[in-house]
Amino acid sequence: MSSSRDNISALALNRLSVYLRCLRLLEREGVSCISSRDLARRFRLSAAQIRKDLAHFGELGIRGVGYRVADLRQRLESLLGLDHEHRVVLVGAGNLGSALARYPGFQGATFRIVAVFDIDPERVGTRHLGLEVQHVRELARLVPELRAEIGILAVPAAAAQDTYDTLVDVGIRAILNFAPISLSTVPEVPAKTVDLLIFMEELAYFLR
Amino acid sequence: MSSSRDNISALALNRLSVYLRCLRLLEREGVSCISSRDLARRFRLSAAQIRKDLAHFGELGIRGVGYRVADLRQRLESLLGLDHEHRVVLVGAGNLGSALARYPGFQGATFRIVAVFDIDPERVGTRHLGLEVQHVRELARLVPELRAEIGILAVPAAAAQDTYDTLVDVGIRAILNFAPISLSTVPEVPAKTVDLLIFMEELAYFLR
DNA sequence: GATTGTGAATAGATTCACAGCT
DNA sequence: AGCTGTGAATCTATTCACAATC
Repeated sequence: MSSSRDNISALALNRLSVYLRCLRLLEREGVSCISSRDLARRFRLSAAQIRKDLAHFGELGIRGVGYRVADLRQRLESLLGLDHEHRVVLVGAGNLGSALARYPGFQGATFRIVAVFDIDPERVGTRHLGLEVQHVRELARLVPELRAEIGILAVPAAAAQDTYDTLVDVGIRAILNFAPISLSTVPEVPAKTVDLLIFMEELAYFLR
Repeated sequence: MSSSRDNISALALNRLSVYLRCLRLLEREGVSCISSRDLARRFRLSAAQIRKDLAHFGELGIRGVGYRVADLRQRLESLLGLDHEHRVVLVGAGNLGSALARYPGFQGATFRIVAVFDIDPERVGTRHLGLEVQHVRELARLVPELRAEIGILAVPAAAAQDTYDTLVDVGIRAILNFAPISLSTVPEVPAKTVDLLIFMEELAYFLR
C-alpha cells in the first residue's frame, strides 16, 4: 500500500496503460469482474506483476474474487490522469507532424491537439484537421490562451533543443519528442524521446 | 569478452544505436578518437555503461587512449547489421502509414521501403513517394520477389494479428507494429510494438 | 599517466509463495 | 475455497573501483 505520489518506474507506468486497454476491451465485452490470473492468461501478461503493479496504488481488488472491471478501469484512468482532457500543441507540421495530427489516438477524448505550429512560412496558414498552422512565434501567446499542457516535437533534430526550451518558457509541462536527439531537460518539464529508427535498428539486429 | 551471438538486452541494444549516432556526429565534426568519459560528458551518458556495453562485443577500445571514432562507428554498424540495406514493406497506407513512408529515417541507405500495401480498394493504386500502393493479396508474390525482410504494420488494431500472421507466412523476418495491441508471435519473427498513446499517457501521469 | 575491460557491489525489477481477507 | 496483497527470493541491470594495458 502506498500513495499515488510515490515514484513509479516508467516500465510499471506503461504496464498500467496496457492494463487499462485490456480493461476497456473487457468492459465492452460485458465482463464485470476478472482475476489477475485470467487477465494474465487472456492478454499474455504476468499475474503476479499485475497484482504488484496495482497494489502499489492501494487495495484495488477484492480478495477471493478479483478486480471489478469498471471500477478498476475508472480508478486507473484517474490515477494516470486520463480522466480529463489534456490539451496538446504540435510543433512541426512536416510529414510526421501532420500524420500525428491525424493519428486516431488524438481524436479521442483524452488528448486533444489544440494548435499546430511551424517555422516555415510556406506551412504557416495551411490547415490540418481544421487547425490553421501558426508561426512558432505565436507559441508565447497561444499556449497560455489555449491552456495547453503537453507539447509534441516533430521538428528536425537541429531545432529540437531550442524548441524544447521555448516550450518550457511558454508554460508547457511535458513533452513528447520525435527528434532523434537526447534533450537537455529541466526536471519540471519531462521529455520522452521516441526515436523510430532505434526501433528499426533493434529489429535489424535480429536479422544478422 | 564474448561473441556477437550472445543474448543482449533490448535496453543495451538501443544504447548501441545511440552510441552509433553520437559517433557519426563526432566523425562529421572531425573527432578521430574519444574516451568513454568524454563521450559520456558530451552526450549525457554513463562512461561505465558505455565501456560495459562495448566490451560485450570484444575489445573495441585502446587502453590509455580511448576509442577510434571511425573504427568504432564501422564496427557498431556491422554488429548491429546496419552495414547493408534492409528492404522494408509497409502494410497500411492510412495516415500513419503514409507518414512513415515519408519519414526521413526511411530515406537513408539502411532501411528502404520497397513496397506499400493496403486492403482498401480506394487506396490501392494511389502513389506514395514513387510507390504504387498494392493490394495486400500481392504480399505473397511481392515479398519474395522484392527480397523484403522487415514489415511495418500500420493497420488498425483489429487487423494487426492477421496481418502479422500473413507476413510470417510470406517470409518477412521481423516486424515493427504500430497497432495498439500485443501480438502473438513466433520466435523466428520478432515483433516490436510501438504504441504512441502509451507514451502520451506516460507524460499525462506527470501532470497530475 | 591515462583509459579500457571487468569482477564485485549495488540498485532495480520480476517472480515466488504464502499469509490474510472475502 | 479462492484470490489479493506482500515480504522474501531471484533475476537483471547499472555503477563502482581497480588490475591490465597502452
